[in-house]
Amino acid sequence: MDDEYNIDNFIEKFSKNCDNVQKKYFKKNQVITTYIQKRNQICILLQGEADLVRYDFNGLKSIIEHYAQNDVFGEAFYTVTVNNELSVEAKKNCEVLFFSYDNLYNECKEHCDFHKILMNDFSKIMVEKMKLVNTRIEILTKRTTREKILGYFDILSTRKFSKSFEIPFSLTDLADYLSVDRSAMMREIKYLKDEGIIEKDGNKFTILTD
Amino acid sequence: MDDEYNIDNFIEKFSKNCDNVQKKYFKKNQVITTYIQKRNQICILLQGEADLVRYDFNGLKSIIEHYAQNDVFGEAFYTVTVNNELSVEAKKNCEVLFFSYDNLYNECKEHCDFHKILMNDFSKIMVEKMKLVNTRIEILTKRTTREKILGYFDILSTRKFSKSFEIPFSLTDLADYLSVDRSAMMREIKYLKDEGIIEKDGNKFTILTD
DNA sequence: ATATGTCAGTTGCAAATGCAACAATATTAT
DNA sequence: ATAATATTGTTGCATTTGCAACTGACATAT
Repeated sequence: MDDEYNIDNFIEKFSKNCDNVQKKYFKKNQVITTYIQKRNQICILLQGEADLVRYDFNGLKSIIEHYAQNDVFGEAFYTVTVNNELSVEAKKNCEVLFFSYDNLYNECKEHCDFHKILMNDFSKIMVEKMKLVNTRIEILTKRTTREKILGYFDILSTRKFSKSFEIPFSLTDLADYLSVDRSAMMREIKYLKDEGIIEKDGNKFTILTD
Repeated sequence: MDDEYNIDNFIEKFSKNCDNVQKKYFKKNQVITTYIQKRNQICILLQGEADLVRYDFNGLKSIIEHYAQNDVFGEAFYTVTVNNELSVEAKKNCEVLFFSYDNLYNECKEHCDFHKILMNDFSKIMVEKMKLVNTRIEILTKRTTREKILGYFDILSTRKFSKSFEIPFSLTDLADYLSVDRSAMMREIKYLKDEGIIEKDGNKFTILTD
């Protein structure tokens, strides 16, 4: 991760108030935004944690993405269709920056430096985000629950440079993230434990194979 | 799609040769690039069709993405790991533009206009690409083969503004793209036909429900 | 302190899925 | 024209998965 772009500097520069940017606060479980209108909205999560979730016609929930500090999301990255109910839900108290992609290439009234910086930094942020999204696809294209679990664990392990790591959300949410049934996932985790492939202690897992 | 950024103008500007950009030609079935080294490579498919494929340890193939004219891909968008063998394979004869993301924000020796244009346009391209990738995630997070098929068909239908459409690859490849077993997919397609939900004529499908 | 709600962990059962194998057709190469 | 190759279509069978339902543990609110 050491060669990744650090968004912190970018956020720092936001502090000079730009008239096209809004900062809002959300309490845990509040809905931050819903992807229903085409308004090219882009958001940056300054503080807290949130999930992008979809509810299908059965009310079945899928966690599409999980956001932590400095993650970027927004309806601008989605083709909004009728059949999808996408929304971003705060999992903790959140501080969120909103702006429109439409304004990205227009200078604001104050002629602030913000847009120049934004244009320069935006594509770097995008490349980083693309990596995350592609990682997610890697996991989802695995055919079995077992492979999805191990695929995700491998990524967490690689990120931490350690065979032991914690999952960044509850097991219930992990099932949603891997897009599998929770009980089926629990069963598979049990099998993996029984076969000596992993160890589990609450939300902390250890990969035992070389 | 009418509000989408049109890459054609961008490609047009490439014609002024920039020393950091290479154009290469590939025959059908040739490997365009393999994601094994960290070199921040970005590619634009000027002509032809190609697939980003993964072969897992069993040799099982998954089509991660399908590229048509003007699509953008490259190892820069992936976190290269040991356990993944990713490569881009030409499905037809291809003409591909290669450049490195590292050079994106440095002027080239010739001080050509290319980089300025690239910087300005790149984030727009990225937003479009992000939409495609997120669409893919939408499909993959569906729990059943039926939902994946219908989800994908719905997208194709929406893109064409028509209940009838052709899939852009073979049924074999479609199964890989949806990340399901081919025979299971064929069976499900048969059920969908039997239930009067879809009609099939070769690679052309029609959605019969309102 | 007690109630309420969320999360982890299990299990039986039915349904969906993957696997293997094969035949029929279509496409491509020689 | 013919052979070789790829694709489509199908089926039986074993395995995996999802669903529903329930218990116990834990946390939070009143």
